[in-house]
Amino acid sequence: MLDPRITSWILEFVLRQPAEDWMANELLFALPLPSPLSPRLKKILLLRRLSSDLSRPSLSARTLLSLELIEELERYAGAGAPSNSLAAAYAAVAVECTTRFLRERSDDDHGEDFFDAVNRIWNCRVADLERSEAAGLFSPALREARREMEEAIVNPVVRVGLTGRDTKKAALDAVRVYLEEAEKEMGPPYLEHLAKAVCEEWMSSGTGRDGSVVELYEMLRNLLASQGERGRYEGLPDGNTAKSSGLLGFDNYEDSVLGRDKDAPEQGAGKGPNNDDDAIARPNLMNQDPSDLEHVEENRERASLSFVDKGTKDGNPGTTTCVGDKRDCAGAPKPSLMDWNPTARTFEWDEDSIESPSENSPDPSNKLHLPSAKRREISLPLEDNKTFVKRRRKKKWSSLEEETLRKAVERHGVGNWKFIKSCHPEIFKDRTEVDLKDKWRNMIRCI
DNA sequence: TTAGGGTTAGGG
DNA sequence: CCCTAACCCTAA
Repeated sequence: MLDPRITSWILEFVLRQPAEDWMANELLFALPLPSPLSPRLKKILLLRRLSSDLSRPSLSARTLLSLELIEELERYAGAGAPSNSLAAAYAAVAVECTTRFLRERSDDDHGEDFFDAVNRIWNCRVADLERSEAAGLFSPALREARREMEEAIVNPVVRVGLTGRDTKKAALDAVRVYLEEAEKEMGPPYLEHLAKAVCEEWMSSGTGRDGSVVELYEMLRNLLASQGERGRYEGLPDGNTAKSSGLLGFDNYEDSVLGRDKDAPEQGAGKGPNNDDDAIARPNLMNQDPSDLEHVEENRERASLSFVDKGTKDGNPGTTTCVGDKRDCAGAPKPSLMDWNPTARTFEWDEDSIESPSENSPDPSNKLHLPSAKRREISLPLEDNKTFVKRRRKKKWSSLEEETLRKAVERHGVGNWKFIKSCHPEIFKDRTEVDLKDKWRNMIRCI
């Protein structure tokens, strides 16, 4: 079995190629990944989602969420304010996610979808953003856009102006610019570094080479042994001891971008600190033996593994979009890579220590679940299934969640649980609509 | 998708 | 052991 670290190099390499989504998806399934997933790989997955959105091209709440998550990853890595291009992409996508409802109006829609979107995205989501630690994304452009959206609500002329503007192209361009920048900042995939080093070694060592695989393998081993840093890459079979001489400038390769993994600081109020180490998990349990499951069970560090029967879901990523965004998925033939569902219930391990009682939450938005009819059909008999279906671990509601729910009910009324959830996708990322409903029931019982 | 009844885990 | 918040199931 390949070492997970090697597979993550491979995965990095593939994800950063223009390979088809389905292929990347298959690999994601097939390869054993390290747990926890490195922040670098998480970012790569998110970037891949963005480029997948670009290529379809389909900008949606999913795109918005990806950008938010990237900002969060970088923040935890200790990066300063988000880059201009990231903030610009966020603003442009937010605008597009709203104005598309003006363009795509159906006959029986008198603008409700647009008003909903403004409310959902600008009054709820962006407003949350401004107050949260992610406020770095709240650029002047975003502020200006919000002002414009609010004006569009009351002023038909502004709406017409918006309709005429090609916000889709603007958003696509902005995302593209960000992607290029991020790609550059990230440097070439690790495997490329490795290949280059091998080539150089090859050139320099001249004589006695026969070009065999064995020889190549030897060279790799030697390279890693001499250059591997602090054991991070010891994953190569039988390989290196970790004497660091800065493997190809890789010393800080991971750290530089996404440094932190497990030790993301717990924060106080505001957005949860997201123990998202393992948040990107693959539901690759479907065709595993129970014995394999035990193996997973052992590995409780893995925050959660979601086995989602995609067919029963609405196909929306994380249910973070809503109402009008239905079309995001309805039309999409195969969202493929990285649809995730934060509150997937079917099969989930909660993670290690969610001890910190209140504002703490894993980041299930990172949880990957991949649609795969093939795998879905392998369903176990009910009796066996019972063994696997596990109740979610109880998680106490944080005061932020409670407060947000209270205000949202005030604003939107009782019973609009799905809508409320979609207004605050980050805050309620660990909750289902039913959870919101149940919580409200509890809250009013106390009064 | 929501409402409402049922179940369970975990704190006192 | 009891209580109840959190979670699950399912009809409509």
